[in-house]
Amino acid sequence: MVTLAEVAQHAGVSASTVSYVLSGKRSISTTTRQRVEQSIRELGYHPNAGARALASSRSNIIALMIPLRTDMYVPVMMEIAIAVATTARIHGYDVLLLTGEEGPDAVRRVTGSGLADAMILMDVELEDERLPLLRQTDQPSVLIGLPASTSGLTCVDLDFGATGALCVEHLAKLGHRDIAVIGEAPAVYERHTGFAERTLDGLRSRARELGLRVLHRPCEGGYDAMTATLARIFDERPGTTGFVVQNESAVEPLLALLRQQGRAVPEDVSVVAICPDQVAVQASVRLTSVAIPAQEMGRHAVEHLVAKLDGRGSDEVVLIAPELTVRASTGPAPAGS
Amino acid sequence: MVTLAEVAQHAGVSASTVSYVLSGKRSISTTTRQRVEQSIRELGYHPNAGARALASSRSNIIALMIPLRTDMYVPVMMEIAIAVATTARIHGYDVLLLTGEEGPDAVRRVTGSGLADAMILMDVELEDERLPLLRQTDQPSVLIGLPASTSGLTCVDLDFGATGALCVEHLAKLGHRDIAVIGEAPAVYERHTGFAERTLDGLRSRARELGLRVLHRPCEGGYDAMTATLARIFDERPGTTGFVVQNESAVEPLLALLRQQGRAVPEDVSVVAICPDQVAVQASVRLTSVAIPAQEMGRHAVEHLVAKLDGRGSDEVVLIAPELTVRASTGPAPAGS
DNA sequence: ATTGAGTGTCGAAGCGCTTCGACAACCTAT
DNA sequence: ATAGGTTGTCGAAGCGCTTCGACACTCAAT
Repeated sequence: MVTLAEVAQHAGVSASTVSYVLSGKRSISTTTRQRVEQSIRELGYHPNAGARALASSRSNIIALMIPLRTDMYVPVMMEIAIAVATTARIHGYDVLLLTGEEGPDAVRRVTGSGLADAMILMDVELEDERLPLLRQTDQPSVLIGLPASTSGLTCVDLDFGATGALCVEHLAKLGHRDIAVIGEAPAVYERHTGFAERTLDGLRSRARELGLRVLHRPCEGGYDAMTATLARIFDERPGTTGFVVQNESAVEPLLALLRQQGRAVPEDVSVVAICPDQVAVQASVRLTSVAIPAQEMGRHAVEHLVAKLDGRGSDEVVLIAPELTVRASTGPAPAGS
Repeated sequence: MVTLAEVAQHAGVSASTVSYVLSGKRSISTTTRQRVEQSIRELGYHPNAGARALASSRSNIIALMIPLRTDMYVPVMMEIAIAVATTARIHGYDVLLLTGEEGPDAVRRVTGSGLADAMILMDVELEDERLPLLRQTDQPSVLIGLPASTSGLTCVDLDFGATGALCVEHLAKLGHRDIAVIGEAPAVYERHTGFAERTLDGLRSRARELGLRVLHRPCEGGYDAMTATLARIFDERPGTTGFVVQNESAVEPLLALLRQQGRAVPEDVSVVAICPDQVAVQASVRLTSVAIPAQEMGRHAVEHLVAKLDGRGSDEVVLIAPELTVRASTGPAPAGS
């Protein structure tokens, strides 16, 4: 293993000079710098991460806590994780992958050991037990998702309230009066992951303003669950012509069942999905949808963190404005409805 | 930040004693150990990761390189990543998430800087440019996937050759004579990710032995691509009654199109999928499938690595035997075929 | 010529831990 | 009683880096 000292010797300068060339924290003459850089290249030098962390009390690592569950939004999680990793590298950070399994202990361990300089938490629950720890540590952190109280925290999320409102507005504009919302699995609501509830709230209050009727049904993914859910919906509200779906694994079953029942999309019923674009365009009907901006969220989170680590930036809640893309699954409400 | 020295003082022992209590590398009397452990708890001590890494030249971190692409097998990747993280924690390691983006440089950086003690590489290509580096470093590594030459490397993968054979055997036993294979996107074959080709080889050679005819067609996911692919297949081989699908995002389109064409599954045609169980059970027809043992692969990889880091274990190729689960998508070939 | 402010470089201390050799203290076998 | 082996603890060195203060030098302004 090549050390800084060896580079220094090879370049005929002192160790501190090499260090300053590397960090740029003091000015170095062009000739010296070039000589040092040349030596670094020739010897294939890489600074030792541990030594650097010890001396500077900076690990240049960002911890990312992902949920252990794979019951929902897997591609979204993955996309966020990749965006985080990519953005972090741009800023000179690496990413440590933690699963939710350890819970609050992971937060203690990471902050206590100086393993990471900052953390990103995904899948935050409304009353998350990790939050008190984050508030009392001085290590910067960003949540992806919104807890009940955001005081003293930085959060990034899609504005799910506005998303719900946007979906219902689109349907209202097309003349639909009876809307069914097919939501996440009941477990997601019970767990009090905020986004599902916020979507619903935003959707309901806008629907009230517009005079629409809304029926909400949580739904496990898959065909069997969807069959039951759909039957209940049409049973209770036969006049339903608009659907909002917030559950990736319910999208395709819904389309298949509607087709099977002889209800054409978008002629008889319209469907708006809240899902990644990839899902929307690969579905059997190209779906009008509000995209979940996974990449943007990941990138935002890292950039906030880096700003905080550089002494810039402050606590704030960033809600990304939803964008609805009209595709082939929505159209005017049928005349007689 | 509490340091080891403070713990030592609090417990009335020397720093080295505390260190030995922590590592267990020398015997410590029960009374001393308990006193030290008590102090650790009271002070909320966590060893500093950087200092530890510097002194021991062990970071207790395993690097995981995941592909940047999200064009295939996302849930599988995620499941592997989570299994890796979970298993690693059990053995006292953390996981550093690297994206393929940096390519070979990431390998150099990580091994050079001592950031990680070992690496796991996913999505290995047949002639992967990272392999020479892995061979010449003395840092342990495990590949998930199989390159062209495995000499000097440790690999874990599903036995895709046997998987292909198993699928075709199952269909043969049910009396199917004309088999169509719907594969990954052409890009996957061009990239020379080995698994797709190995599946095909295993499938073809077993089909030859059994006297079956095989038609292979790569396929992008989605409905449009599937429509074209399926048309070509029935055009070329109208008597096709058995399908093997190795492409998650082609599964549902295939089922929908078959249904639409009035071909019943499994009465008229049988479908075997190579996909995660979750996809198989959530499809519109519960699919007979060979599961991709993501968890097992992740766990295996980490345990191999840990064994190597402990001086046990050696280079070897572990091929996990495929298991076919019969569900509702396969049945006897129709009489007249 | 003399001061003062920059500029570029160096030496040394120290970050918090591991680990090696040393050394008491004790026990057992002679 | 004494040598020899165990067992438990300590002190000190050192891992490879960052960073602070010091210092020599140059250059403009007086």
